[in-house]
Formats: sequence, C-alpha cells, structure tokens
Amino acid sequence: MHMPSTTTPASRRLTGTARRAAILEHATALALSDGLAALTLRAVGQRAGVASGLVAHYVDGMDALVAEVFSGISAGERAEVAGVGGIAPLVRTLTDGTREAVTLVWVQAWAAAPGNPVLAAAVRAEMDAWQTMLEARLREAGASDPAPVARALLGMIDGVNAHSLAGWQDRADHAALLLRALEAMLGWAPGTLT
Amino acid sequence: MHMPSTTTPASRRLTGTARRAAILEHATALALSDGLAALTLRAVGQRAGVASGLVAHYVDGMDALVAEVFSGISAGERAEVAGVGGIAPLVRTLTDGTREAVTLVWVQAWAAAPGNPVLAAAVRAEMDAWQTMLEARLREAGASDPAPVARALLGMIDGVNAHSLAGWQDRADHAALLLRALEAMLGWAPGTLT
DNA sequence: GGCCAAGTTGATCGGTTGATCAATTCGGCT
DNA sequence: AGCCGAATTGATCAACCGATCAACTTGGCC
Repeated sequence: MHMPSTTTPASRRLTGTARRAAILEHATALALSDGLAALTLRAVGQRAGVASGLVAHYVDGMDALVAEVFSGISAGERAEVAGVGGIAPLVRTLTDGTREAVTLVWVQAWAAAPGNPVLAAAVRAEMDAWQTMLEARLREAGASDPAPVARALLGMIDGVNAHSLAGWQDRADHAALLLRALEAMLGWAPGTLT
Repeated sequence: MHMPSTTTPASRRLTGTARRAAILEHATALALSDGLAALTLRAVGQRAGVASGLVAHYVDGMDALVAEVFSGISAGERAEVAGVGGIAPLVRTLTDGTREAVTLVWVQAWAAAPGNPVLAAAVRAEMDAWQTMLEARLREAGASDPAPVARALLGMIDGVNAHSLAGWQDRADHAALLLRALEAMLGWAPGTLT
C-alpha cells in the first residue's frame, strides 16, 4: 500500500536548513493572519506541525524570529507591488485596504522596535529599501527632487494606514487624499495623477 | 510624635473615587515611561503603592484601563500644545522628538486597536479631536479647504513619528520636511512657514 | 466606645510565555 | 544488518499574566 515513490513522500524528517525554512514560512503565514504578536514558540510549532522545542532549536530567540519574519513580509510586499506601473497606481495599491495584515505587522514592528534592537535594525533596513523604491518611481515619473517627496509620501502612507487599523476615516478616499497631496508636493496640477 | 495636622496626613485609605483617580494617574505615568504594554495589574499596583487586587477592583478589565489611559494621554498632549500659536510652531513641536513617549503610546494603540474595541473607539474619538484641532489651526492660518490638508498632515506627522521609533532618519529635519509638504498642499510659496 | 460599611490586602487559580534538555526516533551510510 | 549522528519530541522550569475573593483593616458615625 505504501508507495516508495521518487516524489517527496512527505518525509517527516527534514534537513536542518529545510526545517528552518519551513518554520520561517509557517511563522510568516501566522504573522500575516494574526500579527507579529501571535508569534509564540507554541503557536508557530503548531502551525508548522512541529514541537515547540524544535522551533526554539532553529531560532535564535523570539526577537530574532520576529525580526526575520518582519523582514520577509516587508520584502515580499515590495516584490508584490514591484509589478505595479506608475506612481499613482502604486499609491492606490498601497492604500486600498487589501494589505491590512501587512499594515498591522508594520505598526507592531514600530511599536516593538524600542525593545527589540534586532527588529529595529530590520525595520530601518526595510524602510531604506522602500524609500529607495519610491524615490526611483518618483524620478521615473518626472520628479526633480524625489528624495524628500518620497519620504513625506512614505510617512503619509504609513500614517494613514495606521489610522485605518482603528477604523478611523474611510479607507476609500485615502488614495485620492494622498494623490492630491503628492501632486501638490511635486508642483503638478491637480488631476495630473488621476 | 505623631502630628494630627489638618493637612492631609497622607491617609492610607482614600475615597473610592479618589483612589480610582490616583490609580489612573499612576497608570498614566507608567504608560508614559514604559508604554501601554507595561500596564499590568501588578505593575500599576506597585507604582501606585497599592495591592494588585485593588487596581482590578477599580477598573473594568485591562482593556478598559488601557483605553482610559490612552485617552487621558492624548487629551493631555492636546492640552499641552493648545498654547502653541501658529501652525508651523505646532508642527515643529509635534515632531521635535520630545514626545517620543507619547508617540509610542499612539503606535501601540493602533497596534492593539484591532483586538481591543474599547481602545479602538477611544482612538477614533481622539483622532477626531486632533483632526478638528488641526483643521481649526489651518483655517486660522488662512487655508481655504483645511479638512483634507489636516487629515494628510495628521497622517504625515503620525507616520514620521512612528518611523522615528525605529530610529529611522534624522528627527532633526522632520519639521522642515512636513512644513515644506504643508506649504505645497496649501498652495503657498516655499518658505512661507519658515 | 463600639460598630459597621467601605476600602484594602494578598494569596490563589488557571492560563500563558520563552527557554532548556534528557530522551527518543529516524535516515542514511557503512 | 547495524549503527551513529542528526532531527525531533515533549515534559519541565521559572516567570509572568488577569481575575477572583475571603479575610483583614480602618475611618467615621451613632
């Protein structure tokens, strides 16, 4: 009855690196559904179908796990929106409310950063990456001095998304608000981005 | 040796309402030094010089305590900056880094809002108050359509302050960045606010 | 002076967490 | 076939959490 096939027989026992990767993957999925605060040894272990001790064995403390998961989620988000062409569609994508799970992760990361230096470093690195990305997009779009605009835009996106975590204001008009502000900062005529 | 003076003899036993007020006061101080996450029955009790059970007795669950402390801190912050005249000095005050403790409280509040409806409601109420305040300031300053500008500005202030919790970017030029963006949104010439 | 209501205590319960580690199991190599 | 190192388990520890409540203390009033 048992098939000794050449395909992975769902072997219970994995390589160290493979197990570590699997754990990280499940931890990421958990963080995306329940937030960074849900990352406990036991919860991650259960999600990965593994004993809690094994999670601890492949991780250098929870702070490091949280930092690693955060970095992965942020990088994944950047990869996702990399294909969105144009600064206006990008802003729309980043504020349409479909990424609320990611927003929660970001806000939790800022909140936990003061007490988790490893996470704080990861946050800074990811923000540098986002700043660079937005800057490039703005330059492509014809902005003459994109650096400060990118930084202000990033602040606005993050702030407005954080606000929506508490259900404040209507998410529907976030994009219009930000695009109007962006036009103003770039010195463009209203409606240019719509 | 004991002086039965008319001044409050530091009576150990207080009125129900007075004790409740004292507990709230100490809880607020604790949140301002260690964040909302530090609000535990035991920690608040120790800070207030009182048994943990007494804290629980005067509070309708920790969620309610957190919400109440948050509201007080936000209202206090608004009262503090109420005396700052002009929109530019106000923006400067709100981003000069001297209120990092309050910023942490805000970010923790957004992060905890999805799981604490009472807190979420308090956050929305306080944000309404801030929105109203900024709107009034902008109108005083001569803005024709202050509502969307106030909302974008609030987003930027909160976003930029959240960023600084992780130590990202230099706090020193936050104000200049925001004022430049604000000038643009208001359609004013660069330098008008500086 | 005594009494009673109100304030207050702190032990206790059931639950959670991160971390540790001896014991066990398994896969692959000889 | 047998073994050995690596993967894995899960019980265990100390520390913390919110909540509860019987017992104690005290202040003010009669």
